[in-house]
Amino acid sequence: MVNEDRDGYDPSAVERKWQRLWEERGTNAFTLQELKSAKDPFYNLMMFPYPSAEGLHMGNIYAFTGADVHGRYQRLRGRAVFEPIGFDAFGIHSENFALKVGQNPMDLIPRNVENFTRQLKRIGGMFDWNHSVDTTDPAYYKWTQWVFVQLYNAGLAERKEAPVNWCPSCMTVLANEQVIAGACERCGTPVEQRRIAQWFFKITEYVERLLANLEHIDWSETTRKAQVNWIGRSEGARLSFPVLDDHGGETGTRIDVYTTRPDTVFGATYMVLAPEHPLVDEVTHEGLSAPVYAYREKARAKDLVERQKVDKTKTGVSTGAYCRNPATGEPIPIWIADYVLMGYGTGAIMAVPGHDQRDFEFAKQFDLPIHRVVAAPGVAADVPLEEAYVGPGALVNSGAFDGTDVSESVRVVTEWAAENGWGEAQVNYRLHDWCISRQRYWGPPIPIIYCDSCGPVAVPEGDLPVVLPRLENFKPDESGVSPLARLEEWYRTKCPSCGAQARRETDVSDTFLDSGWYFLRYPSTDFDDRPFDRELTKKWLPVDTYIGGNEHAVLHLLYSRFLTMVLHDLGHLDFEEPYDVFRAHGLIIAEGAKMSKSKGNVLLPDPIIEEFGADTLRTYLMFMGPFEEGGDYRHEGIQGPFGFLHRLWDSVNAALATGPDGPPDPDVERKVHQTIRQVTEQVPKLQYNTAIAALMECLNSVRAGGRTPVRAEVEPLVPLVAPFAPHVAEELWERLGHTRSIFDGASWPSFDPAKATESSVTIAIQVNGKLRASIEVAKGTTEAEVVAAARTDENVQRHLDGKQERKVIYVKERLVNFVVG
RNA sequence: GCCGGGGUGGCGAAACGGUAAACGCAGGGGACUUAAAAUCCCCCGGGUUCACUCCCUUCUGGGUUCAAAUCCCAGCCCCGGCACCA
Repeated sequence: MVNEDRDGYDPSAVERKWQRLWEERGTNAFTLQELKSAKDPFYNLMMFPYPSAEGLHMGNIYAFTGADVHGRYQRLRGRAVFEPIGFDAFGIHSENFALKVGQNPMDLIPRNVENFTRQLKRIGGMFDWNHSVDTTDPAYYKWTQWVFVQLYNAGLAERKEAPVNWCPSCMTVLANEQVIAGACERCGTPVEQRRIAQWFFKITEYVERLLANLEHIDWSETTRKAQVNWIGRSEGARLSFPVLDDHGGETGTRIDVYTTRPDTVFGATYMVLAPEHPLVDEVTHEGLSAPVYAYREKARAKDLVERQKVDKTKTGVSTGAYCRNPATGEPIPIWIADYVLMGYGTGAIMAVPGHDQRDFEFAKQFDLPIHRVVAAPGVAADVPLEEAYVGPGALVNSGAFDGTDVSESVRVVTEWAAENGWGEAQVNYRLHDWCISRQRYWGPPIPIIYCDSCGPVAVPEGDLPVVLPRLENFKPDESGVSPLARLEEWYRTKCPSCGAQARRETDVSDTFLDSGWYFLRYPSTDFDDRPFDRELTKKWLPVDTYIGGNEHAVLHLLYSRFLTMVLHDLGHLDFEEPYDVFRAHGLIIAEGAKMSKSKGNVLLPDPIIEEFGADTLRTYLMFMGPFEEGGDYRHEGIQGPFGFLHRLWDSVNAALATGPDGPPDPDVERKVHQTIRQVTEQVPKLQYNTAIAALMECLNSVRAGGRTPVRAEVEPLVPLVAPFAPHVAEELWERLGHTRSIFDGASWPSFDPAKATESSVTIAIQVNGKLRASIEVAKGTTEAEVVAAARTDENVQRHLDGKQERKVIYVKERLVNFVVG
């Protein structure tokens, strides 16, 4: 190891020293009074981790370092930066791990939190440990339950029986956002549909606002787009089809469908209900026929992964019943097929095989009629279709609407349907209400009491928290009921409103409710009588910058926006968007491959910090590639930043050792000022990799030829490096004679434009766009002089020789281009 | 299929429409040293040449422009999200 030289840079000694001093001096922690009186507050937030038993992984460290660099930069600029961290410690992940190792999460989690805290301190984050949160602490989840009660009282929390996603491995229901391509996001098991009574938050009531605000909030584009896609707004119409009896008369029942192409209704040759559709029983009025019954049972048993495979052959069964196409007046058969999903639209479609590929395939499969009702220009109305046609054109075979261009046909046909009472324009969304019930143990109990006479009653605020009891057998089961239902002495209680015997809700809430409001809690952790203090919230929120992973684009980031809007509407907050700026960081991979346990290429931070120090690790992570795009961790590459910090250390110490300070070399001084300018521009934009490259370049100039720098040449570099390598910067700052922390007192250097200006510039000389020479001229040389000088170049002359000069392009301080022909 | 983001040396990557490859890793050569480490200097896309030079090179093919990695059109490939969404 190279750290043994007595005067040399010893990262672990420097880091231990400063981590201890920061803690002792409270450098990074606010007191309540400081939070209240802070001038120029800056709330720097990063996504809090869940404390796994494995400890922090490199992805966490990458994200936290990038966010910490941002916070430290703002602080070096003189802002009062609040940078809290906490633990998202409830949830299935922690619980599953506890089950695996056969311990109680109540014992396990504190140990994991302790380990995480140690690791977080070790990487040198500027965390305010006075204001940490742990979602499993009753003092925290008391207010999570309070949030639930606010929504309940506002009519935004509703218990209803609905088809929900059931993970047979996790043995709990999941929100739609937690189902990835039909499988549980946690364990990958295909989810099943179950009908159980669950608590839902009515996020769909906020859908238009959630969507509209996305237009103007300053977020990473990828995240913004992911939310837009997830919300999935589409415009179309709801059309109503009367069901017919055996004699062709109307039964009075109507089947509503949602379609984005109401203009193709003349081509609707059959109708399809989802197998779960409530009208399936009714339309097969003779009672469920055997084939219908069998098909429905089969579809129900199928998991969503299997069912949603696009490439499989379509299946379905005819009900034998008919309804009337309201446009043509013709009877059309009603089918059941699992390609229609109960969870979207009305769970029923009008099938237009001529102009929808899925309907086309189904019609071919079951020999149903295919009618063309749209024709491209120049295509006759009777040309048969080989596949569904969805392109431009005009309506055909559509009665009075023949010839209507598709650009206006949706509107025209919808109006006609509305006039005749069988349709209306409708907007539809993919977003569903947020199912927050979980039939598991490790979460905050939902604060509801069921009373036979009063129904569900919210636990009064004074009775919160409803404490999660210690439960030795917390293993979930198939029943769809939480393990808490095994603890009778816990769930038996009195009705808060009438005092009768009553029963607590035994489900716990989704972890995403814990994390949906945590940023509101951080500044107010000094208060135990309110979730968030009005004055502090006004001062510190909304969050100035939020940095985190895009994997939460439609989970946490959507839910927290929703909850913030609700709390705003209920008068608790005076803003409705929680984060002024959100930036998604990239993903890091190792040696060109995704890190995974099975590949055995998971990087552990501790040994790397041991060998090179946290400063080097931080600097390297930020140097690997653009922070918002991620990077490839190559073990050999860490040598670059490691050597850089060593050379910085040597240079500052050498400058200090030479005694009286001389004047800076003019060329070096210019480079230093150019570097200050570049780093100041790039760091706030999270362009860390190029900022570090500029610092390296600058240090190379400072040390060129092995010269000994003077203090004025190296001192400004120390704060520029400080966001990346805070410990070594703090140590060098102290050695430079400063008595305050580098992070106090706005240490960031300012650049002098005059000193950053070059006295001469290099001009590229092109002939016909090809580089033929480059010349050095004094700044301020006129165009005529530059062009004249360019002409005298031997190589340029050779290329101009004998050719006719047509034009000369001159770009100030950049190039001359002779166009010859 | 739809929506994002990408494709540049051996590798990680730079580059307001204006000298492609900054910075770093790896590699080669040299200085200092008894030696090693550290440090400093030089070379480092391909071809051509003794050299000067010249030609080629930013996924492919077209286009705009005095000038394109960058802008436009068409296509291919990789990564991420959504997906029988009607």
